[in-house]
Amino acid sequence: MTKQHRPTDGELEILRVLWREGPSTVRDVHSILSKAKPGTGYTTVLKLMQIMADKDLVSRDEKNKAHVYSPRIREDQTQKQMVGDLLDRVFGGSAARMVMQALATKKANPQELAEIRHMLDEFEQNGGAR
Amino acid sequence: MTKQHRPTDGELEILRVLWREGPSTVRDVHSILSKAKPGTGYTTVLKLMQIMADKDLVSRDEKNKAHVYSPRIREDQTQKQMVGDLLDRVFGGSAARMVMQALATKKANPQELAEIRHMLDEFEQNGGAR
DNA sequence: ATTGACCTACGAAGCCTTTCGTATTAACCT
DNA sequence: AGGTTAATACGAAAGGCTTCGTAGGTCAAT
Repeated sequence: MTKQHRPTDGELEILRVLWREGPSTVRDVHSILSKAKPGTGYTTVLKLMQIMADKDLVSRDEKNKAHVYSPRIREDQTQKQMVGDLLDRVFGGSAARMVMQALATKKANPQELAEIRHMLDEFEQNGGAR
Repeated sequence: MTKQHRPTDGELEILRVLWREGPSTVRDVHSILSKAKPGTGYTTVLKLMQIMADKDLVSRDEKNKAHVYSPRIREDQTQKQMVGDLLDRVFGGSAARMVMQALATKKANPQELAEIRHMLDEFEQNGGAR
């Protein structure tokens, strides 16, 4: 298994649609993306998705005229990968520092803070274990 | 003020050296980087740093023959920017989810967990306030 | 059958990043 | 001064990402 590259910005936008919407055609993806970013060209999205198929980021079903694309990598796995990457590249591996900046940026609401606290509890319970 | 782009991978490596070591010459930076990544070419680093000066990512003092480069953006500010960026691009803005993946990736040690918990306390004290 | 709508395939351009070779300039030493 | 060392400047190539125009195929309805 070859070590996966980070998906590019464009690829990530498409993956996010596929993760949220499930298997989709190029037209599906394009119409969603062009809502957020008007002016997005159809063939641009098409080409990108073709390339992603080449890279095995997505699979496609060619049974119908309009091919149906599905993500081949999982969202949580990708998130983990990208977070780990950022952790190394800009925080020298310090998760604490990263969390701090994340909270400073987003000023998470109390509910989110509670969620995080809850996660910490779980991590401390079984977590230290390797 | 024009909205800053994300620094590239190469630029980030250099910035990290400058943040840690303070104002440095190309030779300084090169000798440190080539320790971690043998085979790194001297002129490669030079060129990169020249480009960074063009982009105002760094400033340089040309008084001496070997120019001395200093970072022009701050580490914490860059960290905040990049974390916010990742938050939007891959976590749809959910800090809680991002923190979770960060902890899952790194299995932070108990000491770090305690630090994070402490930060949460502070955030809840003054932080929730809009 | 012809048209029109919609789809994929393909190639190419433009831009950015990284890398490196070569040329030039400056400093130092004897 | 001449030669060596070490620095910068510059150009260019290679590769990746994004964008888009154009060509060609398929299907259905007229």
